[in-house]
Amino acid sequence: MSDQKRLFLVDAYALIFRGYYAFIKNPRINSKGLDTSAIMGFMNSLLDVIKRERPDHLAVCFDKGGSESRNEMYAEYKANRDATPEAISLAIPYICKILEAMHVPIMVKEGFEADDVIGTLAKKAEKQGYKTYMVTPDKDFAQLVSENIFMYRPVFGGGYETWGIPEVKAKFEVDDPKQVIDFLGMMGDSSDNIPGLPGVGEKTAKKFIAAYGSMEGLLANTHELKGKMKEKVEAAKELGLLSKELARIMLDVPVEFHEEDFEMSEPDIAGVTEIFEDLEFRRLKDNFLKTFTAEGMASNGTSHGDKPKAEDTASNSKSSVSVSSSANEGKQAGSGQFTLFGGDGEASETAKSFSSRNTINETEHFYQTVQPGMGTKLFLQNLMKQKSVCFDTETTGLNPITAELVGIAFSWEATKGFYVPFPENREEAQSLIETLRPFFEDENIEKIGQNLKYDIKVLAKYNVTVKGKLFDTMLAHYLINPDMRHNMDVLSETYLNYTPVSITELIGKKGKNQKSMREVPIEQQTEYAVEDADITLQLKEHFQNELGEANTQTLFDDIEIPLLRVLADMELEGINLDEDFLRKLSSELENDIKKLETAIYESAGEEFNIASPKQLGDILFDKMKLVDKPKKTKTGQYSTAEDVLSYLAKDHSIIRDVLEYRGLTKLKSTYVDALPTQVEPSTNRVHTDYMQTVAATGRLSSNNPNLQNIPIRTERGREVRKAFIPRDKDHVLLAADYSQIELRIIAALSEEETMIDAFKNGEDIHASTAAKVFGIPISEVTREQRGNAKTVNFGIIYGVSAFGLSNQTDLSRSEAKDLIDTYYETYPKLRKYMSRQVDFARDHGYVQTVLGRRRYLKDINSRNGVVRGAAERNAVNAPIQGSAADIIKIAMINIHKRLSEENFKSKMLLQVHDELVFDAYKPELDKLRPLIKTEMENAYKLAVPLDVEIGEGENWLEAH
DNA sequence: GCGACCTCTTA
DNA sequence: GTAAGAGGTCGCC
Repeated sequence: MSDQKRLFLVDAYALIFRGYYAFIKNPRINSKGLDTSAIMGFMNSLLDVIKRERPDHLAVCFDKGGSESRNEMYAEYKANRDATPEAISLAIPYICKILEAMHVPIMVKEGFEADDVIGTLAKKAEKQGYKTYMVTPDKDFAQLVSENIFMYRPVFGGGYETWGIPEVKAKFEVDDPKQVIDFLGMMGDSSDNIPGLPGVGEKTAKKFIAAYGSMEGLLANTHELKGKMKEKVEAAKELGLLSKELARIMLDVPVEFHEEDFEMSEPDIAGVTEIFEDLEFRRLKDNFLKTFTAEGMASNGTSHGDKPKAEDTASNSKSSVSVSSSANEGKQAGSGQFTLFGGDGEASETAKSFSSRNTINETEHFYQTVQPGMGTKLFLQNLMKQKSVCFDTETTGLNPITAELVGIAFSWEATKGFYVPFPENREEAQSLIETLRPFFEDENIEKIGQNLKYDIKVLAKYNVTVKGKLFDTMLAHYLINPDMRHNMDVLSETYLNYTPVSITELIGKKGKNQKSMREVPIEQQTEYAVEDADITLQLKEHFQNELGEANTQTLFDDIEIPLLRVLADMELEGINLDEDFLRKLSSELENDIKKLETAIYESAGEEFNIASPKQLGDILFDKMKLVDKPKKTKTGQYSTAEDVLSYLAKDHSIIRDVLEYRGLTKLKSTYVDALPTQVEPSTNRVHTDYMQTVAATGRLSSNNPNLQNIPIRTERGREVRKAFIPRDKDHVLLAADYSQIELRIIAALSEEETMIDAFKNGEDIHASTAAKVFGIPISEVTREQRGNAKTVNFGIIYGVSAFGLSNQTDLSRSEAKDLIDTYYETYPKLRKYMSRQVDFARDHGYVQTVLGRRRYLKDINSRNGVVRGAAERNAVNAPIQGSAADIIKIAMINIHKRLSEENFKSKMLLQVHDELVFDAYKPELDKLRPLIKTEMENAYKLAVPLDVEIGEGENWLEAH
């Protein structure tokens, strides 16, 4: 062990960005609406470094004002960086406050980048006999690595790696870390906007370094290069030298290294705690306290070695086989390393974790594999005594219709649980499930699970009905926090600070070599499956109380949970598809597409990929120059979007052909050819999967395949609907649509009598609107007037702007504005309602539907007008769209109940937001029609009557 | 092979 | 202007 002094220099912005983007899909928003992702990400990293390394000298380095010298060299330097996200700029003051309270030295030098400050300090410290660790993910720092200067680099997925000279040599294929400057200069860096040599990427740069050693070496020998590369490099010599200088980290920043300035001292525990509490960082606060408690500090005795630990991997589970899979009491991280936490025995740091979460390896647990025969009988006796049990099925795949049971995990007490493995033989499996049937069909035992719809469908295929009260943690969380994601891993990490065993550890990444759960050893199945059931059980405890707080208990009990069973039935039912019809349609489309292709190539004078917006844009606007100033997308390509092209269609036949080509290829690939591949062979039907927890407003979504976006608007697209047909000749397809449900809702909620009366009188609402807005009798309303009124009516629901309206109609911007103004004068209460929603959102941070389903709008008070505007439109739209979703959900539950209780043969098949589709048994039609109409129209009582239109036919198109 | 981007389909 | 899912291309690993 060496006594050499160690200095850690932290690259603040790089870690802040990294932390922010780590949470980008699931940003941390606290109750005040502050996005704390960047703060949390950075603090996690910093605490992690402190805990791992216990540095005695440390500083956090920030940029200020950018690099004056680099900007002088190259005006474009870092020019194409996106503006710093608001969450990051807001985070900086908090981070500085925390660092001050922690008594962590902060280094800033106006006019210099953190890179240069770190580089200069590292070199100066080296002279004073320090080993320096540059804490940063940024590979540019590799150029500074020496015998005493290292990179300490966080790796994705957790842990750190240390780059010394050998690592840098290997990574960059250089002889000396200094050559990294040449390497970066050659290949360039788009995020720093270092141009680099044209046409030179990583591969070529490595080749050049190997051959010439440096940028100068290369430029002096360009005569040895060949072809295009020679031309390009020779033409860019100056750019090359400039790029190299831009890539070079400066070592002459006017800063001094006085070691006493960098000493770690005792943090102001109370001060830091207060800030963390203010930010609502409960776990981070605990983590911080544990890191700086006397025990934590005292037990730090090691690791002043040459190199910090890097890439520690937690040892694999080593559970004992047979009955008891494991009671794993060892605290892996402590053994042989330094112990970080006090001896309370609860949490101990896992060496693998980047964010200090617990895993199965250091958590005491009792997961048992249930043995066949007697073991199962004893287990069942125990099981039947419980009031509430969490279960989780393990299967051979994700499709519940074809999936076979591999095992079922059960848990009714935290950290404990059982796993019943299933035999591969179907008959034996069926006989085992018969043994368990009394449990699943017991009305008095509550069943808990994560995404129970899946388990219910799997068991249904074994002819087992899951009865009794249900608690689905995924649905619970959807109501509690609709904007987050709801998969179990996320929930576990967020609420239990626990990272579950990843399924890919067991069966591999999806694709080529993915195994089936069946091939995983039983001991591992047990650990994985029971852990899931255990976690789900613990999550339930957590969410149970929160449901009450959010006033969403009723939505949960009366809507989402009952709906889960309805959806399971609809999905299992599937819908019949006329594959022959689609095959014919496909070949017709194929012919027409070929013809258009030929015509387009002819007009363009060359063949190209019409489906590539990039190629198409170049042909239309660069080659053919159809427009003087083509519109561009945000990535700088020419936009070839529909609205842009249709504007040009009247003047150019090629545009008309392209638009038609697009329409037809889309139709063919997305629907006509794709749908037949989604027919399930075992049922000969198409089974969509409804997602109950993805839409922020409370709507369902549909996928694999998506049956909620089957074409209807265009004549050719509509044909696809003819492929959806009844079960057999004794059935017809029946479609029931809510008419104008969203407009009725806004009329009712705003109490706008004029509009309410129009609905009550059964008027054509768009014509009625036109009559009132234009001040004419309803009989004199023209098609165009009605069309414009219709557009405004819809626009209101989405939060209109004059700009949007004029884009959608033939109206100019000012005409559109006039129309909107008159509209609001006609319906004054509508406008009041809208501002009431926005005000409510500002005060409460959320809006809600008629049933109290909330949507949180964190940007409603943003200082950024664009962002705030979007939140305001959400505030208006979410209650309307969401209330419509609530209402049809009620109707679905009630219809499903009656169909089953009254023994109908007819089945509900699909939901398309305001429409339900049924396989209607012909002899039942006379009873079915009024049943559906009544249940839908009376699902929820509004001040406006709901109206449902019903149609029937030999296919989905005819049913409309 | 994966993800970002663009385009297009629905309510 | 709201809410979704999906397919193709293209660049990146």
